[in-house]
Amino acid sequence: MTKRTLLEDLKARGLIAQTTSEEELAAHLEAGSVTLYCGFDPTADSLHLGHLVPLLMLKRFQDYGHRPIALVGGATGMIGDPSFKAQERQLNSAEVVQQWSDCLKRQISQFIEFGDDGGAILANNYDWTANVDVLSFLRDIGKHFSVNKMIAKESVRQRIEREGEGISFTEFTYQILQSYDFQKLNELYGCTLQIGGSDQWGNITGGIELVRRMNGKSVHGLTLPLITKADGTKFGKTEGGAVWLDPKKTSPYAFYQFWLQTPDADVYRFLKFFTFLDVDQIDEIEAQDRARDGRPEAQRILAEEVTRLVHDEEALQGARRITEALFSGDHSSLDESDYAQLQLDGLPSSQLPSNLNEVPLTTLLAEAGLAASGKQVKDALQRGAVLINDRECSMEQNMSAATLFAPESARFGRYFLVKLGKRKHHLFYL
RNA sequence: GGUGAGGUUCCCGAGUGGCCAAAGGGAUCAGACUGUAAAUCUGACGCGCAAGCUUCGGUGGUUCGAAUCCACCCCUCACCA
Repeated sequence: MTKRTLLEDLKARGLIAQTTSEEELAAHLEAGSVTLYCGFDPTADSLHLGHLVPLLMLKRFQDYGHRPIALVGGATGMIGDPSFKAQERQLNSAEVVQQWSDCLKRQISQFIEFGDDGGAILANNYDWTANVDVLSFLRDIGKHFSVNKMIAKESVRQRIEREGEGISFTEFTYQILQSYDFQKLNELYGCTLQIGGSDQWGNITGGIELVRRMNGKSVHGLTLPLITKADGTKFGKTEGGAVWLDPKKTSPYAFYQFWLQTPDADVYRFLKFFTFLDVDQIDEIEAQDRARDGRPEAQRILAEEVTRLVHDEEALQGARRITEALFSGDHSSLDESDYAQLQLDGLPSSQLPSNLNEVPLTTLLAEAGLAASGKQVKDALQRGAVLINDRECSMEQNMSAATLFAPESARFGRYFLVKLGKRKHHLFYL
């Protein structure tokens, strides 16, 4: 069969929320290599799963011969995007934003091929925004914006209309800055397309209009759908908060586990959103899962694909090794070097303190991160949900940590695998 | 600057002198059932193994006793200037 065009593929994946005139955009993309951009504001020291779809989107374009620009919002990050945010945001200091910008830069470079000739471009809007003086800003840029239109945008209207909330001039100005980015990138690199989350539509159209007014060019916009879960809860969150792309913040093992736990109702959609597997291939996986009883394969495939994409093959294998060891139900097959490997692969682990007879089990396990508080450990203990080297513990043993973790019952003289609940594991060593 | 409405435990939101560690919902965690899924049911949900300790924007005060009353302050919002 003939290969789909980029837009056809994106559509088949459900990756398009809105576009400016679809025919014009299609024609534009067919006519040759297009330079496009997507912005990422530094709101933390790492990107998280919410950024993954746009990031992969840049790569999808690159795979089809287009040239992506990843824009780090060193300037816009200082202001804060009000779009569909219920509340005014806390401003971060310049140093922090700068530092975070650098973090994002490093991360983004891992995803897209950057290079001198025709390769992707990494830009920072701080470069052209920081030195614009107020008067120039107001006269040269501000003059092109109608406050009437700015207020009418859905993304800020809610804030303005909502009882008990408001919007500062600072945040209100955000859309002008983002529009200016598009104008600047059009001027500097001939960028003719901006992509972003569906919440960015207002900011993108603002930019399109500014480019037309200032540069006399007709440019395009495309937004991606908000990733939702079938049960209505927020995508990309776990007990510990956001799932980060930085392996130091979310280990590849935790990352792999996150995807493995994807509900059936979401998994095929997610395969389309988060992997580069062909749409037909994904439909095939779904058909096979349906035909078979029991557990679907899709989660495993999804977890493997995304972990490999965000981390690498080695990290994926590590995550798989841990998963295999912990969830196969049989720890006795692990040899001594396997335990050391589990630690290296990123299984949470910690050294047992020397004053074990003074420390309640609740405190010990809570501090290891197996639960948020001692109370929760208590609850788990009372329900028989705590296993130390496969042996169940009770609340009565709470003060007998020294006995439970006695050297003679350690595996290979030093390891204790502690399990709390069905899927939380921690390796203690002497 | 004026007037009005507010600031409650992760979020929403009740609570207007003792019965309040504070209703209800959401989120989260654990158990049962399963497939490390969903749905459902059960339990937990400020901290502490416990005795107990610390909360209701802040600081003082009234009271035997305050999230609740008073004073001042800080912050948010709306309308007006």
